Amino acid sequence: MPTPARLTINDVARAAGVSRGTVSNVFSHPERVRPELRERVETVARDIGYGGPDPRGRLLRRGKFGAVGYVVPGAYGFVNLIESPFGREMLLGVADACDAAGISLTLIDGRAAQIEAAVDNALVDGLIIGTAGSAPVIERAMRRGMRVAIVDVAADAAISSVSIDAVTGAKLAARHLLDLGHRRFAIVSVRRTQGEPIDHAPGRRTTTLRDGGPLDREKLRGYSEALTAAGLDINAMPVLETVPWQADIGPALFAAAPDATAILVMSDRQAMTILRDFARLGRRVPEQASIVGFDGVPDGAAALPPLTTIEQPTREKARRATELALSAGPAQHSMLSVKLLVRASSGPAPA
Amino acid sequence: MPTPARLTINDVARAAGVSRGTVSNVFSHPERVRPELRERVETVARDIGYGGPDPRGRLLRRGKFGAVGYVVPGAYGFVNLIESPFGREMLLGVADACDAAGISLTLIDGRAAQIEAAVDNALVDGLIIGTAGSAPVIERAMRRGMRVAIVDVAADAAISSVSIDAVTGAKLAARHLLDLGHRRFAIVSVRRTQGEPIDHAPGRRTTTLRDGGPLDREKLRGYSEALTAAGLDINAMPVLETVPWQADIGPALFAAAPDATAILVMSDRQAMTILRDFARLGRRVPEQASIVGFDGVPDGAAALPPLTTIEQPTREKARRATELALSAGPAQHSMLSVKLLVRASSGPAPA
DNA sequence: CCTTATCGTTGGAACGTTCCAAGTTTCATG
DNA sequence: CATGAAACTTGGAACGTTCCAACGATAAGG
Repeated sequence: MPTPARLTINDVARAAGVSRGTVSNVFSHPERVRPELRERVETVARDIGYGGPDPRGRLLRRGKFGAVGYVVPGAYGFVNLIESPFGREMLLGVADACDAAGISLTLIDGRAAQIEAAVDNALVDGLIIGTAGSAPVIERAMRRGMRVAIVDVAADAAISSVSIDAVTGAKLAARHLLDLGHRRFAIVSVRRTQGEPIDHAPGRRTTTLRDGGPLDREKLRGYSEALTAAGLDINAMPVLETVPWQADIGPALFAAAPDATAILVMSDRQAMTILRDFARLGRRVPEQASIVGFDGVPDGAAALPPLTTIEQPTREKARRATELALSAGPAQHSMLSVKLLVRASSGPAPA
Repeated sequence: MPTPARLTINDVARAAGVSRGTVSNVFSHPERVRPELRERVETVARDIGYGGPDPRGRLLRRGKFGAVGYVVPGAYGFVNLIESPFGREMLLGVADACDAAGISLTLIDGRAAQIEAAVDNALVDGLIIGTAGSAPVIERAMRRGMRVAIVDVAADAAISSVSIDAVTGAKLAARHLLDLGHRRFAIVSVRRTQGEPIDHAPGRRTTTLRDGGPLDREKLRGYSEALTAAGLDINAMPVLETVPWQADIGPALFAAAPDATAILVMSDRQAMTILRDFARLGRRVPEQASIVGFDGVPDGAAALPPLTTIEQPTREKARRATELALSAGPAQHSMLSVKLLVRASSGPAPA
């Protein structure tokens, strides 16, 4: 038989000989209905094939969607979100928080051409914005009356945000290597302009950071302050700019800074790429060069050698962002602290 | 100033001195409104701070959500979804299809205790079900009038499905190794009962497949048929049962089948774990043992050595499932074909 | 100037639900 | 058996939009 024109709460009410309101209560506030009647209504509903209240009607009346959107904007978008272990941790944290709150999670693809329309039509109460660069998205969301929570970007005071203390983290990393006796540093940074190659020029010295990741500036500042305090000048150090998905950082780095014994980076991802590259190049870590990562992704523990890194509470950050994107009330800002996690990729400076 | 009680299309209509219907048209069918009037209404809307039609009202009237849900049910759930490269490919494929169709994507966590409530309240037109084992979910979804598309599971004829020709794939893999002269096989299968350890017993011979992955039975059948056709008996071969996230397959496999030169598995993931384990054990691939994977995940190309595998069109499968979950009309079933991808993990049988 | 066709605009009627004030029943109590 | 309180049920009124039949204006053709 053909689909029998969608059943509504009214059909059930008629069939069971009760009022619309009662049927609604049976499904949405069972405790308000006498058990005996409730059971009768439930039976009738099952018999005629009614599967419970349609979210459409409920939505309009109740006002709440019971969902948050997770926007991954910017040039890297979706692939990066789940390709990078960091992105994965974020998503998992968000999913956890959603599950705990009993709401659903809508992914909004930042690559999408129709990103603005997507935000306009998104069936969500709040938006979690994963990385920088989406002013129009934020504006539209606010206009719609959504809560917005931004991750890792210092935003408008009116918009909730969660971030980490990247400056302190970077200092921790640099000091750790300084304490181990290192004096010859190299720094790997991220250049976010798509398609540009690594700068291989060996003699290049630069601190110019173009289109960096949201916290790259803070990290660089932390490195700079710690190194300066130790009497070193970051401006005299080799700084290698890469794109985030770049594979051959290691060779380029070695070419640019063959004598560096201490390597500071912007992410675990970079650090692990370098670890792999160095292994291939026969450059031993930590005997010849020490590396400290940044993020504390799970894979770091399984790297060869296991990665010393600055661990940030990624899941906690995601959870917190989700809560903010869900909560009413004034905007809140939190900054989570990070800690040094010493593993095997860092060791004493070679004599 | 406090939030000024949500603005509606009515407020705009009043402020602009036109009817509700006209304002609706301005936003949803601009071509129906005289340009001059349209512009006036748009200006007024902007001035009073109206940000476009609320999806709630639209939804009720229009009926369509413009969204699909991607359910990841079963024991492994969300973590597995994005942790495994295969799961990632699926998600990416679904996301692509959604983007192309201009709809949004809701993730439904199969781990969730309230999975049924989640399905009941999901604001989606259709559901993509990623793996087996969710009869109640399917039933609820159908009841709600959602389209359902199942991936990799032969389901009810009334429910659309997308699958791959796993039997042929498995035969291809086995024949490839047979053609290379191999005669001593070992098979790694998946046991899906959570928490159970690998069976280390060296002499164990079994083909019992408990709670296998959706296509594991087909793969095993394909292996069996190809091997039988070559005069070998799969029942006499060592079959190692593992759990999907098991790390130490390699040692267990070597213990169970030290003389096997050809290894057949259920997934690339397993194959790559074995590759890593064998490297650690000093067992050379393909000189001492050949391995053929199954799935064709991108990471396989970067493995050491690059993995010979049965490549399935994962993204295409995801895309197709998404389309089915979106399309009206009778249920459809497709089976996509796979192909052998020869790389470096397979070679001639040792003399 | 009237007719007719065309293009724009209007306002009533849904869409399926939940809320809520008011009405009805039930039940313990005096 | 009357009373009052508590428990339960009812039906009208939203919620914000889009649809659609009908109406009004405008322009072209006679």
